[in-house]
Amino acid sequence: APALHHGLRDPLGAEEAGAHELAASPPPLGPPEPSDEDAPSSDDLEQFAKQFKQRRIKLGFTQADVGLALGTLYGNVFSQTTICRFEALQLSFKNMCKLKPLLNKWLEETDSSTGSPTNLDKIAAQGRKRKKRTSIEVGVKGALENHFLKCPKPSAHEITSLADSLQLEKEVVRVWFCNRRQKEKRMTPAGVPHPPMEDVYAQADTSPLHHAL
DNA sequence: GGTATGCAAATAAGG
DNA sequence: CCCTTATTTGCATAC
Repeated sequence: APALHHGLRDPLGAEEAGAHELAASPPPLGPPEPSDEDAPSSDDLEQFAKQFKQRRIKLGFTQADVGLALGTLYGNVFSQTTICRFEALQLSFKNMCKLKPLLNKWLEETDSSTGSPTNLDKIAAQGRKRKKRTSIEVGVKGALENHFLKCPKPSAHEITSLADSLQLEKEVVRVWFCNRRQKEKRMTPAGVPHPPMEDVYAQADTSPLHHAL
């Protein structure tokens, strides 16, 4: 699965500002493409995004407006963030392809001058709506972190208990641990003897391995 | 006021 | 049901 975009979440590597991201990802010709013959190229997406933004502004809508409109139009609401990222081509190739039809539809639906006869297609609504993102308080976060240190992989029962004491849904706690474990792996790619203890030698170290016992 | 962005919830897909 | 991995998505808040 060739995701295209390059590194995105770069804490300190701000490439620049402009239009660029979006590596090459040739038309995924093939199997999983039943309904709809869409095989946008990176270039297509780039052009569409640019045009979309231009028209959106001309029509007098904000990114947030569009996100909300998509919700009433298909049932899938999107945040201002997502619309923003789409326009800036900051999403993965696959993600861009998925959102393009929706935004295109909105454009036609909103801009009557395009002469769009009728729009009776559904574009396969994704069904269930995404759960609202839970905001975990710092204090609660600290408590979770604390438990994680003692036990990174609590049993279902422990999770239930913990969720109960923290007044959180069990699912939220379970997912938190899953995500926390994932984060842990990212922070510790390979052999790192001691986590964040007394960082006696915490300096630049690009080598995953150093010093053999 | 919108818009960009870091961090991380929530989700998808294979076990 | 739970896990992992990879990814999508948005809250919060800085621009």
